[in-house]
Amino acid sequence: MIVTRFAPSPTGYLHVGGARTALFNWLIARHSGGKFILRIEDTDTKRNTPTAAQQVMDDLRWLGIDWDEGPQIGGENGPYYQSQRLEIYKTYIDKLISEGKAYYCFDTSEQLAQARKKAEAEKQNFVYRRPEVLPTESDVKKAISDGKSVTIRFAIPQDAPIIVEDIIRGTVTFDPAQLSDFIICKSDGFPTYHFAVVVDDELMAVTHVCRGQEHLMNTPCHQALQKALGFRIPAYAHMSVTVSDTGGKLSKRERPKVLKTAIKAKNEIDLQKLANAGGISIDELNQFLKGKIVPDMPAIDAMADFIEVKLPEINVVDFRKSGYLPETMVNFLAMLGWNPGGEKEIMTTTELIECFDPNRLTKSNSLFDRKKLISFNTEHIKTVSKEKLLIHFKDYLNVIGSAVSAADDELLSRLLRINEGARTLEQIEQKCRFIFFENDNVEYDLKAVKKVLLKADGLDMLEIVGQRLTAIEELSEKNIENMLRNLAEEKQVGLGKVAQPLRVAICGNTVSPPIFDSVSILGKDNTLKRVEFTLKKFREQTG
RNA sequence: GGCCCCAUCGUCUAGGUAGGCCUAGGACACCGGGUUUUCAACCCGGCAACAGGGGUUCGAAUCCCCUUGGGGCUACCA
Repeated sequence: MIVTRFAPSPTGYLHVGGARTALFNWLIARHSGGKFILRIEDTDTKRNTPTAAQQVMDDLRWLGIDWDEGPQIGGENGPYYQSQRLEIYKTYIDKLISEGKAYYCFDTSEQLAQARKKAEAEKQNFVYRRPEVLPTESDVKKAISDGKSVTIRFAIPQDAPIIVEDIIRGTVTFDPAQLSDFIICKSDGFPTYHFAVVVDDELMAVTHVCRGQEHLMNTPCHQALQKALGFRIPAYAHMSVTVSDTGGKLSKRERPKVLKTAIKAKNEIDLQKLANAGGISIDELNQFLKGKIVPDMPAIDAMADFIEVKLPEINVVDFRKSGYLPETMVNFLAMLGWNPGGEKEIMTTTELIECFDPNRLTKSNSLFDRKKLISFNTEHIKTVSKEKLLIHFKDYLNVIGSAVSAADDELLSRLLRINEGARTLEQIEQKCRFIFFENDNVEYDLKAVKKVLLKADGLDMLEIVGQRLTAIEELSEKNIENMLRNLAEEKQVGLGKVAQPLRVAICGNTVSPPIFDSVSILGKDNTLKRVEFTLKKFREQTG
């Protein structure tokens, strides 16, 4: 049976790159009817955040990536938090020590830094090699009592080249002389990633490891360890990296970077208010602007909202908040560095599972193209079932805290129907907000008002439209349409000339769902009140 | 610096493992036109690539070498 896993370290939100890794592993497992495991690699006590694991799992669930073993559901190979597996690692480390395959070290970080500097000066790669005489038990006891920090390193066998058979890259050969005796146990007693990953993949019977290309250089180290421990060597696939269309690696640092530039570009900005909005001190804000510190994501998001800047989406949750469908994300991420071979690229998750084949993974890096993502989203909004779309829309409204969430399912479904062709859920929400405005508190877009109402005879036309509307008994779409079309014909103008003033009057904007639906949804009372209010407000202004 | 990976339209890619079917296909973006009550959506058309240089071969996008360019790693992070 094929067993894959996704092993995030809980340091923050799930990043799209991480989601892609999870997805490929999940697809490999689901395609073959195998097993997909979720494991939390929390061996770095300094960088872990308490809520991150939960957030990562929420994001995976949103994407529809479920796991057969792992946190929240358990399994026969638990626990699934590495911090709860310390005794297991210790057993294997002791074994390596007793067999002379690993050894204690007492180097200080200063000593190591110096050695690296020396290597650099000699234009050499820094390689840590075991000393001639290995420390004894009593050396260790003495070091501990002296308060020295003690680490354990694995002695990389130097006898033969290490050959990695990679599904994507083919055969890659490494010279062990280039490989350091890496640390397997840190001075705080926690294993390093390199050690924990090898032990857990063996114990959890993982057969296929699909991970980022950045791990390719680690693989010979892992294989040497597997050999020393008598473990199997799983199949490896080192995927290409996803790079950003804003330049450089697609990284979580992008959002703060964009925000910083945006703040600096706005000269008239109240820094104190901005800091308040982000829930940070003015001091922290200044430090941030100087590039000294980076506030946490909620603060970054809040400040971006405050100055009305749209930050590039990086984390899965960012895309969720921008109105993308999980189906879109799964489809798009799958097509980054993989394709089914034909000309089809819009695919459902089920279709993806059916034809997924890791042998078709691409070797070269790919750029994350947001324009293409939007077009995928447009396609998926068009093709998902009405029921699913409604669920996604409700989730979206909920996640962003929209006033539109006050609508019932029937209205929501209607809003989705009349917004056919929308590119994102965000777009739909923005076009429908007007329904929930107070009649005397419509948010007018000044450009729209100027162009449609104040120019030509916009207000006069609106007045006539208002009168005709009053005269209609029942504001059905059909009645509204007939009235507007007749009026346009009567006045010898296009429909736009009569419809646009009405549109701006009821939603403050030139962009809304089709006007007949918009009016009928608003209802006669609200519509007439808004028309009246608009006439009054802008008649006064123009004198 | 060292080690490793990669290289087809602006972007994602098909084709490369069995060299001729490739005057290199699709999608997104872009440009032009159409449709239209706004924004979208939709329809039609167009632009656009085998990084460079050497080989091998009757024949190379496809195989080999070099150059150049990009990326990764080089932590008591994962």
